[in-house]
Amino acid sequence: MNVTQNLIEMPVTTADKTFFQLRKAIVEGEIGSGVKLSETELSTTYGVSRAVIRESINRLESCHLVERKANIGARVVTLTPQGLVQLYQVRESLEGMAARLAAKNMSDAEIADLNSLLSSHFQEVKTGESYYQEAGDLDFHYRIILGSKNDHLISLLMNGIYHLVRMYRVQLGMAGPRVTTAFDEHKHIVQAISNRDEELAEMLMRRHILYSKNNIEHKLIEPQLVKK
Amino acid sequence: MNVTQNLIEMPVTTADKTFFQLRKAIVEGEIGSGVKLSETELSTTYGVSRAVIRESINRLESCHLVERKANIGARVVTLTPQGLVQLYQVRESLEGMAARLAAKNMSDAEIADLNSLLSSHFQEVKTGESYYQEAGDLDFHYRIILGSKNDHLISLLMNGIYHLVRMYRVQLGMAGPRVTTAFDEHKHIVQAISNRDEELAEMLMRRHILYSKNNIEHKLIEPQLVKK
DNA sequence: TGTGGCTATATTGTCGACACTTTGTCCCGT
DNA sequence: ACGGGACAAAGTGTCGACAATATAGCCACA
Repeated sequence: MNVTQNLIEMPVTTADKTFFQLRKAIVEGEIGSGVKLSETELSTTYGVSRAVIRESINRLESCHLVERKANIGARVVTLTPQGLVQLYQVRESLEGMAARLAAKNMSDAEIADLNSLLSSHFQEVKTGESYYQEAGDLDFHYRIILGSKNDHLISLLMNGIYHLVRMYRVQLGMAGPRVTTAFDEHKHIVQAISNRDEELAEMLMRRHILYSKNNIEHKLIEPQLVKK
Repeated sequence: MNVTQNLIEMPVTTADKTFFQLRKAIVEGEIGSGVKLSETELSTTYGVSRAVIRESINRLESCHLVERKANIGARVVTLTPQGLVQLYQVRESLEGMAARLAAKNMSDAEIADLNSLLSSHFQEVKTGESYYQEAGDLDFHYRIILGSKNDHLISLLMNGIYHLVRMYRVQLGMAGPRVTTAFDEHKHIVQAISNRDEELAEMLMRRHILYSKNNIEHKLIEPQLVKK
């Protein structure tokens, strides 16, 4: 019943496989933020040629997960408060538009699915299955993004910035007291989409993401204050 | 005095050079829309190895200028009415946010520059130097995007979708009676930014891009009706 | 002792060759 | 004549080696 099942990206070539492995390692912090990616080292580690590693690194750069300089090499992006703010500004803008388009373009059946997804989340929240909350949130956002039916939007969010979003979330730890309030926000967004209210759907999504940003931001900034 | 002078991308490696050449050829229609990009053929044409071509094609894929399938090859994207609409929806969303952030983050000096740019454009519009109008419009939008001070936004727009926008513009021919009205829209946006009115700046930019989309859309759709 | 330049080393960029996949063609069988 | 399967050709994916560039360490010299 998980929408992510529909978009499992099957690796067909070894470069694909290596890319997925590397992306996972970076997003989940196995390869730390700011670390240099040595092509020769990675090629021995993963048992593939340097060409494959280079291709993978190129794709990672497309996702904005690594930064590359000519003749110098690639480094994993560093997570900073400003980076987070900027990322969520982009997310607010794009997902707001996605919600607007979803209100216009989602089929009635898709909206019904979205509603049932919401109630299943409600059960989980009530019973406190916090393990699924992260995945549930992703699932919710994915459906709306796909519901926009806008390929550029989908590509930018799914292949692009969402991995970075996950990287911030994972590496800063994303449990928290926000789950129930976030659920309410989700509910209102779905209501707006069900009513085909594009304007409201966009506005509510933007606020939802804004709140979400503030939530992570505190985790990123407060620890720095504690350090002193 | 052109802001684009600040962001001339100097090719340092041959892959850079080839990438720029290919991108230019695609955007300007020298390599037609939908055409297959044969690695071996391009490598002989441009006198470089296939590895260089592959890297270039990968980067073109990041710009959404070509689409690649594993074991099959890469094709230049096809320009369609739906693609244009979707592209401009993304642009509306991102540049709207850019205008909002520019109203917040541009320095007074940058805003003053923007105003002087506007008056120089006014001279050109008055004297009818239509040759500079396209470049002038780009220059205007570039400054606001850069003024957002948001690296993700800047990268997505400048390295990403703006080349596609130019591709649509170039290949559909973009002179037209819209220049003077577009100038007025630019003026109002700059006023909003000067007043630090984030809300208004975003709204005006979104409408400006919406109108701009409609203008191109007619050129793309009407000829198809004529064909019948 | 500090600084400048040079060499040595390591890393990235580029190349040509080989392996695998796809696709078009031809032949065979029905 | 039509469909299916083997074969051949072309193209992409991968590899190892070489070339060009940056970095680190050393030595000479002021």
